Amino acid sequence: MEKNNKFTKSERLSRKAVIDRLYAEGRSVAAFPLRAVYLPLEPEEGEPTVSILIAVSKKRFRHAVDRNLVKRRLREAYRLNKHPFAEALQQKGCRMAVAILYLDKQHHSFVNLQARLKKLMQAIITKEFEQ
RNA sequence: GCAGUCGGACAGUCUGUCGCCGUUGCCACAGGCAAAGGAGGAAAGUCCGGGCAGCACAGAGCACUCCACUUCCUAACAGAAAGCUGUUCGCGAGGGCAGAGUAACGUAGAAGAAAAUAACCGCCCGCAAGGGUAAGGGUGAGAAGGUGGGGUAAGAGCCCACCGGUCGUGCAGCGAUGUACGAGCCGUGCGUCUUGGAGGCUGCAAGUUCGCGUAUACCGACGUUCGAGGGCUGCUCGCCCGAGUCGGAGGGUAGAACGCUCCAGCCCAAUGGUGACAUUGGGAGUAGAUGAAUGGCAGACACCUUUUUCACAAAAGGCACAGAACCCGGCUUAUAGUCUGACUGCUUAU
Repeated sequence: MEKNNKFTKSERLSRKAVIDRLYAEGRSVAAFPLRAVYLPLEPEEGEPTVSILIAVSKKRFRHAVDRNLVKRRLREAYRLNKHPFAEALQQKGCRMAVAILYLDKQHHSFVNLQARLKKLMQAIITKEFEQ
């Protein structure tokens, strides 16, 4: 399977019902300044392996410009590093909805965010499948 | 040249790489490829005014809310333009603030003798009782128009001159007002009030269509050949369908499409106007996301600041405010810096 680094609309989480369930029933893992809330789902034909949601609180960044920058960096970091995570889930035959939350009140560099995100995704797999 | 006032324009540029969003074209089911395009002057605050949408609505009046110098612009405005009056800051160019009316009533107030037909002290007349007096005193935002002179027992618009205000007339102006002459002798703020003007309510999560889905359980109104309601239609007549329809309440969905971007819009020119702006002619026109795209990373250049240097230059740091959510016109607030027009003051040279 050839890798591509695309990140289309279908991979984003946008169904309200799923989001409500995710926040209500999901488990969480943290790697400061990030926190992930995730929820395993039943495999379904035509649906992507991972549905992702990136959120930055208005309390932490008052201006929309700052929130956009953080979201864009995180989205980019996920786009470039999603394959190991998706493949691991595929091997287990599992779908998952994940919300990535940003916890700090300050900006972090892209390089730093990328490293923390990798760690975060690894932690999800460890917690879910190796217990 | 330096300092300043009032405007106007712009608000980094380029390259590489990996991506996102809708549009169009091609391959042509899913999907892929290509092309051109993809945040602002404030996109912000949501403070005004419209368009648009739904609901409500015979007409008129009352109440309520908002606005208030004049003329003018506009779709409209609490906005803009050109002016007027007062006041205030600045040497000046200019800037700030205030501006309908006052007949009646209320109010001010722990000040002061007194807040409106004023006498506490003072001054004058008088033996006294008492009377005259608003020039002086202190209070207050405001004390019976101000200053000077005459006058008087002492005083006072009591009289006179000038000044401020008010009213009348003439002149100038569309007007607010200005000005000349004359008259007369003039208290302040706020509220109620008076006059004139404007105003239905809710907002694109409006609203329309499709899909999914439950239960029509319950209540009310009208009705089944004496026919509710619907269709054809701008309306009436007429024809057709016809056993349910409408409202409340409850339950269920919250997915998709439309609305959704081409316009009271923008740019240029001419004409009219002091101007806001209007008219005419010409031109260019793809952001439309929706748990929300318009970017991430790397590099180069430009710009600014500091340090070093005679200088060329080098190093380090910085590079604003800020992100569309139906669309316009304003207002307000934030903003590194660059360019530019008109004008003012100072200085130098001619």
